[in-house]
Amino acid sequence: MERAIPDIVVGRLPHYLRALQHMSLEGRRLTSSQELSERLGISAAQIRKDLSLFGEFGKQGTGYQIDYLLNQLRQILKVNQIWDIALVGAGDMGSAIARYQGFTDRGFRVVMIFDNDPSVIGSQIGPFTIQSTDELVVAIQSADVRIAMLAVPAANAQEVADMLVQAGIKSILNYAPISLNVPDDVHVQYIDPVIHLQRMTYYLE
Amino acid sequence: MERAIPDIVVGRLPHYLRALQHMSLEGRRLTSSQELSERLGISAAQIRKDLSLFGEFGKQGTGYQIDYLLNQLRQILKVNQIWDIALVGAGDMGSAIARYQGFTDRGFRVVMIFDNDPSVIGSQIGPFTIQSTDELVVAIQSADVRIAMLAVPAANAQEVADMLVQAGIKSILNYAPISLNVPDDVHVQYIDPVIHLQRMTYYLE
DNA sequence: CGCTAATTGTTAATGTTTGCACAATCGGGC
DNA sequence: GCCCGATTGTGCAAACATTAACAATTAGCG
Repeated sequence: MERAIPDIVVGRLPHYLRALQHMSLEGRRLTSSQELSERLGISAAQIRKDLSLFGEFGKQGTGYQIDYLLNQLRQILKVNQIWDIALVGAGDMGSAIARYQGFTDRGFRVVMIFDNDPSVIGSQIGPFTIQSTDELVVAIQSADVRIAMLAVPAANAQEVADMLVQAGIKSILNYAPISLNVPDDVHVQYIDPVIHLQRMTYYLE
Repeated sequence: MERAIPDIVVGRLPHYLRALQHMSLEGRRLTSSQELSERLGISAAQIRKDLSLFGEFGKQGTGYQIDYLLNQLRQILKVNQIWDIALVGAGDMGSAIARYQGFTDRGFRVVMIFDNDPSVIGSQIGPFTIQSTDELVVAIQSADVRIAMLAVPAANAQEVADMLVQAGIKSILNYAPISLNVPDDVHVQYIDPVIHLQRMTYYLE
């Protein structure tokens, strides 16, 4: 627990959490590193080693109690709470994200939506009124939101990212197909379907 | 070129390609491993080494010719052609994907859309008529499509994946928050925004 | 109660990836 | 034509990540 946890390990924890959450919903009580291994395609030794960096959560001969491990992981990843998210961009992708039902039971909820297109500002997506990006910095600051999702065209992404940083955002999930430039204390994750597709075409004939 | 290329290297190539494509659009002619490094947050030595696995594309003292390297990478990743994609799921996310304009100039296009909801089957998204999943296997087989995007609820994802495999699909981009079980010769890539978000909350206070 | 099969946490060995550093080479300027 | 600053490709060393293997422990069963 003292030594820093490698990024690559942190990146696997959400996968463990997701698998455990499914098992818990299926009404299961116990699992093992081997079962997780089969479900996730990650070796059992690796799963045990990853978890052991944070504590001893299992029992020899028995395995892991699903609900217990689930809670431990939620605590480690700090999703034993609901994080508020600001969404920027209310186009096709932004709207789909805003309507997505899968956030709440995994620790997140969208609480504000921004766009710069006057023809959509003021309209509703579910319970939210789309606000102007002019209000973005102040709105995010006063609501003390720390996480944002960016679903604007590539051409505007850096500019919006700059505003988000100014507003105090510390984590950005970027759907625009462009690398963002942000200070060291701001984390960025990228979602670009084409990157994944191109990675797979390499292996096609 | 003889030895197998590590997966991790293949995974970086699309990022190089994307950056180069931007530079080319900006009208630039030349770049260097150092410039790419700054734009991508990947060390210059690593970029040079990755590229050197496929050939010698640069010139000492000068750097890389953007358009030349671009074409080389397109060939390596096999996106010097347009790949047809089958999209399964015409809900919020599926519709947003179907309307996304960013595929074509990066090597892909959606050519068919399926859903199992009778109330949407037959309706149009852009130029496409949504087909029943009953027709999926035959339609994909006869059109010889090799890549699919999966945007259905988690509960149906495995079942649809099985159909896709049966239809001869070799690459699946899965938007459902669940690990898929497929034969070894089928590649799967995952897009789950919550995984990325949870990875970032670890670093928040 | 003692045996068996299962399974963890951990150590040591192995394998992979990254970074450093530099010779080689290029183009431009004088 | 020669020098200088820039920049590549690469060999080697260091850092990092994964796997294998096993002692320790557990639950269940007869």
